[in-house]
Order: sequence, then structure tokens, then C-alpha cells
Amino acid sequence: MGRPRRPLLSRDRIVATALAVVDADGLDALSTRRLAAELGVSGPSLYNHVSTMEDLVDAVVDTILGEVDLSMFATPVADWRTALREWARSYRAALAEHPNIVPALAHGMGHRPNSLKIADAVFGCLVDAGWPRGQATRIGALMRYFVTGSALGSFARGFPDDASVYAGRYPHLSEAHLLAEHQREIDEGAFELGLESLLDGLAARTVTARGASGRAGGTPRW
Amino acid sequence: MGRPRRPLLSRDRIVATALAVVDADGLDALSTRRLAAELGVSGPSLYNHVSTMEDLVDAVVDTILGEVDLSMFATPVADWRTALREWARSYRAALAEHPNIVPALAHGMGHRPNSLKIADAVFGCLVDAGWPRGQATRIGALMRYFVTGSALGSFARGFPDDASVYAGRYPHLSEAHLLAEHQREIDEGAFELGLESLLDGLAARTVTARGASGRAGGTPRW
DNA sequence: GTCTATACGCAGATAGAC
DNA sequence: GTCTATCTGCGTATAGAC
Repeated sequence: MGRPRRPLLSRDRIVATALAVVDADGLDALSTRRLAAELGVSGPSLYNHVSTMEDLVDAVVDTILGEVDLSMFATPVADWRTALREWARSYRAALAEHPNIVPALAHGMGHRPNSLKIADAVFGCLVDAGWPRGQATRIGALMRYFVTGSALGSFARGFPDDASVYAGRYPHLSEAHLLAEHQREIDEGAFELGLESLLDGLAARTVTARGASGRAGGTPRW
Repeated sequence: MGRPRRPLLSRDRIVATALAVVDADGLDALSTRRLAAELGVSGPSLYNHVSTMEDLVDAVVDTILGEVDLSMFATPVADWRTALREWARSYRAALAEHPNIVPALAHGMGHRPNSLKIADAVFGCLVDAGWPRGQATRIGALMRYFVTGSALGSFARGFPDDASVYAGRYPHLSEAHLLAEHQREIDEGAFELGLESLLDGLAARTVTARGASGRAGGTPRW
């Protein structure tokens, strides 16, 4: 076959199909041959639209990052803590909907378009709330650390189903909370506890405008 | 050649050489053929000591986790905050010494021997300090989220060197702190700020034995 | 039980015809 | 822009020497 009148492929269609394959059968199942079969074309045709496999996976990750809700950063932001809390939950939820893609976060977190869009929105919100630019940058980074680390720790495979394997070997851990059935609640609880603790600890680094009651909405100190 | 008088290979030697290859040339450079060449044997010989490549990478990760300092959890622990702070820094430092292995953390975080040893030590410290078992489990998990997320976000490649690429495209971010040369300080600062904020936020969830001064060393509330 | 030699079936990627 | 044909290198299964 030669060149078709209308293109059979597009980058968007390839990325969308790749995401569907990853969601269905995992990252390992994503190959040029599988993808080509899924799209009804031959393998090398893909290279007219994506440069490498790594490029493609990056684009899939970026698509998912595009699903993170940023509407809470629409100015003016009433309370930076509330905005950050809602954003962090939305971020985690977007990753939870595509758990198979999470291991791909491990390569190059910084240079995808939607990564920058997210970083920009968080940074702007914090600066508007009165945080100095240096602190705003750090807070954006550390929140990302926590959310992505949470996704990685939660959606990767946890303890084996049979906790009795560890009986007696680790003095403190041979308990019910090792069981896989409890893992989801633990992950959820750990995320929420960490999120609230982070926000509390950051808020304590703000100056209070009028007495102790203003702590939660105070002006950043540095 | 047949069976040698003394074994040429051992699992430990294979794992150590694999770590050296990863440190030198990255995870992608680790292949059975490369590894066999380094060790002076033929490829399939490795399979007498490791079952799969995934098994081998897991063992390499476990070796690095074994370098995390746990001595601050030796009972009795004076202050759970101090212990957790020192442990988190040691954990991050161990990963920082082998940045190329960090992407491998993305697979199966929970079932390596040294993962369990670490989880057990943290859990024991927190329970000894008075935290209820459920909260201790959550805190151990969320601290791990933050430290591993920090390693992932820091040691993976950051923004491109030329910040002018983004000039005008992201309203808040076209600033000096986008430059790669500042990335290391940002990562370090974000880690420290997040760590202190987390510990402060958790400490605020304890009851104070004698007035407000006991906040840092208070007894956990739940 | 530990090694070597060989080989299979995948992978990502390229060259050149239409 | 898509095809066919083909390249290299991967993990690893198998068979056999000692």
C-alpha cells in the first residue's frame, strides 16, 4: 500500500489508543506491534507521528496530567490551604484512575507541558496568597513529591496476601494491617493524614494577622 | 567448559556488579549480556543464581535500602520527631547516592526484605512513642510517600537547561528558578521544608502533657 | 550443581518502495 | 504517510559438558 488520501493515523489517536492499552493490560503490554494492530496499521507507521516509544509514553502521562483539576486556582483564591487540598486530591484521583501508568512517572517529571501548567498554577496561587517566590517554588515541589510518592506507594503492588509469611520475622509488623485487604484504607488514610499535616505545618509558617485564630489563613512569614 | 572446581559466580557478586553497572551507566545499560561480560561468564550462567531480570533489579534495590540508617530507632527513642527526621534524611541520602536506581522503586514497593525491616523499625518507634497502631501505620506510609516521591522528583531529569524555551508560555514560571543550576537547591529546600512541615503537622495531633511547651514531645492524641 | 553454546521470539527502530 | 523487509539487541529456555 502507498500513501492514503486521508491520513489513517494521528498523534492524538495513537496516544489515546496507547492509554487504552495501558489501562487494560499494563505498561508491559504496550508495544509498537500491539499498538499498530489495535489501530489497524503496520508497526513502523507509528514513527511518522511519534519519535520513540519513550516519547509516546511521555505523551500518555501528559494526557493524564491534563485531567488534573486546576479550577480551584482561578483567581482570586480565597484560601491557599483549601485550594492546595482540593488540587492534591484531584491530582491523586487522576493517577488512581490510571494506576498502570504510575510507574512511568519515574522518568523525567519536569518537562512535560501539563507538568509545567500545573506547576505554574500552584506557584501563582501561592504567590498571590503572599508567599515569597522561593517558598512558593519549594511548596509546589514538595506537594508534588507527596502526591506522586503516594501514588507510587499505593498503586504499586503492596504486601503479599498471606501475612503469615512474615509471622515472627518482623516483631512489630506481624499484625492485621499487613493484610492486602486493608491496604486501600491504609493508603487513603495515610494520604489524608499526610496532606492535612503538611498543610497544618505550612500554615504554622505564616504570620497571623489578628491573633491565634488567623493561623489557617495567615500571611506567609518569609 | 563444564563445572568449575570453585563457583565463579554468586548471587552477591552478581547483585554488586549489577549495582555498579547501574551506577555507572544507568538502568537501561543493565542487561544479562553486559552483566555477564563484566563478570567474565556467559549470559545464561546468571540464571543459576537469579531467577529473572526483575528479581535481580529487586535485589539491587533491596541492597540500597539496606544502607538506610535505622540506628536512631534503637530503644528507647527520646523523641519520635527527631528519630523520624534523621531517618528520612538517611533514606533520601541512600537514594541520592544511587540516583540511577530510583526509577526501579516504581515496581513493588512493599515486599522486599529491607522494606519490611524499615517499616517495622518506624512502626515500632511510633508505637513506643504512644501513637496508636493504626496511626503509626499511616505515618510510616506517608513518610515513605514523601521521601520516595522526593527522590523521584529530584533525581529524575528536571527542566531543560534553557529556560527561555518557556518564556511567556507559563505566566508565573518564566523565572530564574526554572534554571537547572538552581534545581539542586530547590530540591533540597523543598525536601527540608516538607519534612519539617510534616513533623510539625503530626506533632500538632498529639496531646500536650503540660501546657503548650510540650507540643513537640507530646503524647499522640488518637 | 555450575557452567557453555545455541537458539527462539520478542522488542524498538530504520531503509526504501509506492 | 503507510507499506514491506530487515536490522540489532533483549530476556531467557534448553541441551549438554564436566
